[in-house]
Amino acid sequence: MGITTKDLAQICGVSRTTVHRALHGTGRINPDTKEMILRVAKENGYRPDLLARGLVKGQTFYIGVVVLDVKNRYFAQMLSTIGAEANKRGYFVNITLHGDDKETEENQLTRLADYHVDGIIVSSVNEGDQYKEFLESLDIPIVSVDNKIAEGIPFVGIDQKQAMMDAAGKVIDRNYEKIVFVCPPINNAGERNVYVHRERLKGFQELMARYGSIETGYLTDWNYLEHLDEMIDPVKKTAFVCTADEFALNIMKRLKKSGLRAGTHYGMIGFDNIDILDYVTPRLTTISNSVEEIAVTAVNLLFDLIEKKKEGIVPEPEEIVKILPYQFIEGETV
Amino acid sequence: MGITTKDLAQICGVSRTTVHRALHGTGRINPDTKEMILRVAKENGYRPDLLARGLVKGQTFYIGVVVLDVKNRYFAQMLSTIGAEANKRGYFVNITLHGDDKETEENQLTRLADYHVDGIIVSSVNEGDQYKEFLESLDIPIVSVDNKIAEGIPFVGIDQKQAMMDAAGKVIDRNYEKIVFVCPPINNAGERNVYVHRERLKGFQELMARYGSIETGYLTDWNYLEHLDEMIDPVKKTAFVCTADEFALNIMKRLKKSGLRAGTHYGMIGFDNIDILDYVTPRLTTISNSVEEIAVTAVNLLFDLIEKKKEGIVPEPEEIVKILPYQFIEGETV
DNA sequence: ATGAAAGCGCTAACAG
DNA sequence: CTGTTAGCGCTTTCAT
Repeated sequence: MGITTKDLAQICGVSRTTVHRALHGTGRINPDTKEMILRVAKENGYRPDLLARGLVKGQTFYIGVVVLDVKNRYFAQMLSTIGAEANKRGYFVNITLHGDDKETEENQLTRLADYHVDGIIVSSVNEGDQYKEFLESLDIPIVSVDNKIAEGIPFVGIDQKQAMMDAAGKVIDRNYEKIVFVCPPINNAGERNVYVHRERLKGFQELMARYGSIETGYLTDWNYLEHLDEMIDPVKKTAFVCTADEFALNIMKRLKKSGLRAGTHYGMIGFDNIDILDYVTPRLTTISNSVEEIAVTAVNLLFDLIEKKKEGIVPEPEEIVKILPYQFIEGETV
Repeated sequence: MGITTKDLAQICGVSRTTVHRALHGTGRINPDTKEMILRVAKENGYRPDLLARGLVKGQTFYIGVVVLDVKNRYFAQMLSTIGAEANKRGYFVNITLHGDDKETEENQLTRLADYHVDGIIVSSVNEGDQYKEFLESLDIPIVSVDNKIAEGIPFVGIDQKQAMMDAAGKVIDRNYEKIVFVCPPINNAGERNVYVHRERLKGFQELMARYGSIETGYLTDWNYLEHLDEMIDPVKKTAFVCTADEFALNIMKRLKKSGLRAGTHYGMIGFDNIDILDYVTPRLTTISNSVEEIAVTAVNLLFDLIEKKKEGIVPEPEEIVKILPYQFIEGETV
């Protein structure tokens, strides 16, 4: 490959240590030799071997990020922010995808750790104490976002349950008489981490329990689009409450074919406030969990943990959990 | 950090070489000692240090990908495909973003190379012979996609010019009397690589030159939304031809406010077929450059180059350029 | 079937 | 101000 410090040393007739000092401007060194070495280095296009450096320093200035899939708008926004934030600190980001596969996620995390990234941010499909053990065995700062993995694992997210209670509350305020909760992912509980959906479901149930007069329905089949007709009450004013904007958009698209319009013929509320909503009419009413803020907070927490680890400090339990605010986004569909 | 082969050797009372053989199932080794070593390795949670391995093997089984921004739907799809394709071959992907900044891109590329990724796929904002020299100095297989950088740099993309000629041709077939070409990025020529837009512009101009009777207009200002009224002819049937779906969607959204609908009151054609189009009505007519195919081809080409480099073979000029087919996507807007 | 020794390229501790 | 030496953890001849 390229030229090494050893080569430079030979060319310049000095020791490798001197070359090192010149390259890093550290320690005492004769300005002339320094300049000479730097010149030679430049002429020969010297570039440090980062693997070698990482090996000896045990630090790579990389943070790893593992998420579901970059096609998901939400993660896309998150990654952008994480990247920018890390760059500010002179760090680079290694993004990898697990594609909703638990084992892949594990492999990606292991691999990142074995490449000595300095820390990892993960939106996990795994959960539970066994997975917690695995994460801890990696012996590297890890921050989880959105999907909580287990108590004790650093976490950044919003209060999903409360957010859903607020969302459904708005629907109730608008005098809907039947509310249909749409949440296919809940089917996959057990198979994968559905923390956010579980929490949202809890919030919905807890709220509805207080309103006996309102009829509730549940659409938790992945073929939910096939069952829309049965759900819409012919007389009762019906609204859908979805645990993801995507479901809401799909339903709106389907019902449009039957001439039904959200906000007019039925109510609709989503969750996440993904940014393609800007292109869709009517504007979907939804909840925003301000992904940028989550991303920034996650990065900050991660660097905090990296710092602490370097200094041998064990963080307090309350320091590793950050619950952020969310926002109700008023649209035209409820 | 964790336990090393040296530790394992000591625990098992053998040499590091034997440990290595056990771990890799290579060379002659007593089945019993092998089993014993593997057991001990497992018990102690041995994991190889990938930096060290990479350092000595000069190969990391990583490929690097550098793109504008993952928020861009197009790249998101590309990254997904690249990731899947690389994983199939036992490779992992290190995704980094340049955010439209030329220098950042250069830094990302340098850093990836210095970490000895085995190859890089880049959608570049840079171009020209000087940049070509830089890329070659990295001494690592690199494949560029969509935006051509310079002759001689491996490239995967479609025939942008021809595609635009086809697109505009369709509009002409539909008897529009005025055609407005929308392409703000062309403004940034010189500042950054606008290869695809430049080619599309060429295609448009070349085609329109054949039709003197049709009036043409150009909207190349980033404030293009402010100038829509001037562009739409009160009598002549007007159509917009955009070099990106995003521009088309923005225009449609704006004109909807004036009660004008694409496909009814004016024509509209986009470019790229980004997948959020599924959620927008009327369905935008556009050109698809089948990003998945581009991604797969790019990965294949990259691995081909990696292989060739390993064997010291210099690829033929015609082997490093792949021009793929595109598709006209019939919608409702033209 | 096993081991000794050298080396990947860089950094760091210790002399001088 | 400069050099010597050792070592990060792994792989790879070359011996035995």
